[in-house]
Amino acid sequence: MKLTRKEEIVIVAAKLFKEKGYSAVSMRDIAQQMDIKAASLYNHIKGKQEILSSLVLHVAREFTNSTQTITSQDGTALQRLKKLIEVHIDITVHHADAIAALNNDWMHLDGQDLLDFIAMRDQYEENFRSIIKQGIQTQQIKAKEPEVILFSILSTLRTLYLWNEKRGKLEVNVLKKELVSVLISGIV
Amino acid sequence: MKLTRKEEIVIVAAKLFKEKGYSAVSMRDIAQQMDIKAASLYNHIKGKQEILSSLVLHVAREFTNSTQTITSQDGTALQRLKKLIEVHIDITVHHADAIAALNNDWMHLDGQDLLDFIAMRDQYEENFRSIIKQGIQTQQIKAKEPEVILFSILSTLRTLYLWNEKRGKLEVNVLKKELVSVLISGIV
DNA sequence: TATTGTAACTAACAATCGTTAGTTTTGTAA
DNA sequence: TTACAAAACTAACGATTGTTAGTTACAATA
Repeated sequence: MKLTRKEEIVIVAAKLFKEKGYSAVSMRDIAQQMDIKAASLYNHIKGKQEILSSLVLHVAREFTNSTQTITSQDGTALQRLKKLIEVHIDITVHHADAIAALNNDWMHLDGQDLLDFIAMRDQYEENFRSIIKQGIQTQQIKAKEPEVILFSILSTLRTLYLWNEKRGKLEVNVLKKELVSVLISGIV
Repeated sequence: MKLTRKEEIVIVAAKLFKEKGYSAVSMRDIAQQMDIKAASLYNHIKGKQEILSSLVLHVAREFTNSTQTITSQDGTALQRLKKLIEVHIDITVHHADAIAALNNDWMHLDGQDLLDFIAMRDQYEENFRSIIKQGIQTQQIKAKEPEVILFSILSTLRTLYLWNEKRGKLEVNVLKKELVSVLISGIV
């Protein structure tokens, strides 16, 4: 599948955003990386904001839809939690740069884009939370503070994009297996 | 203890950096938050870079020193790991805003400051890694991929500053106990 | 060959950036 | 009251920011 020029721009920008953050990357930086002039970018996009929102909202939608699907399916809490972790790894592997922007630059969205993002993120977290609470209720999960469990797992999954680069030869399926084990069963 | 004017500036800046990132915060933003004009800041600091490096290097030094101390002390791997987690929580509670800058804006350090930071971070991670490897060798810790364990624990600790705000009434000692349990023993 | 759409270009805009110079106000100690 | 240092001010600088207007190069299509 051939990429549109706009998609190329978004991909290039994502890589730069990941390295320096949205605010520190200028339109001229992005243009230079594509071997064109900054003004030429505007033949394909409305502005810098559109690059960010394309990037962030797209991957946010993927996360929210995935967790929504898993939450609505049958299964024990642990089965669902395992799926949640695996889906996170899949999305991370395929959209590492976009996830950097989602984590670090979402606050630079504006207007409706920002509201949409926050709504999706809240729903996504709520889905995650409900699965953990279900697990505690059915005693599949230890009766710890649910927020601590939620936070601990989410932190690891959200920062995965940083480590996935250095992962080197660690196969995706191995990573899934190891991470599921560490996050659920601990390390002792 | 009374704060110097410079310290006040750094504290105010840290809060702003946490919300929007270093690059998106202008000297005029910082000045406005202190009810003075931007030019007045320069009576107390050399420039924007100095604010960032004061902020980041100071807390980086705390982390590196703490892990260095723990690494050089006696104890089993698990005892040390527990201390590592507790120290992290203590530093986070006292320097939440600085940790945000350390996590997200360290790449905007320049020259020797950047080199110093990277050296400290590498040493800090190496200390962490050696404790985990020790644990695997003595079979206190499961023989999982060490990098996965390291990454999973570090992610959680590094992102703690984001959650600590919402922590609400969760007492520091309760947080320590729960987090040690979740990170080491898992959730099942 | 003529036409059209895509995608590049040059030039420039107003706004904002970090920073400097020089000056004035303010509080404290002699 | 005078002297001095700390900390504020105004005004402005050159550079960079996102963006717009108008124009040109080039390929595919009619």
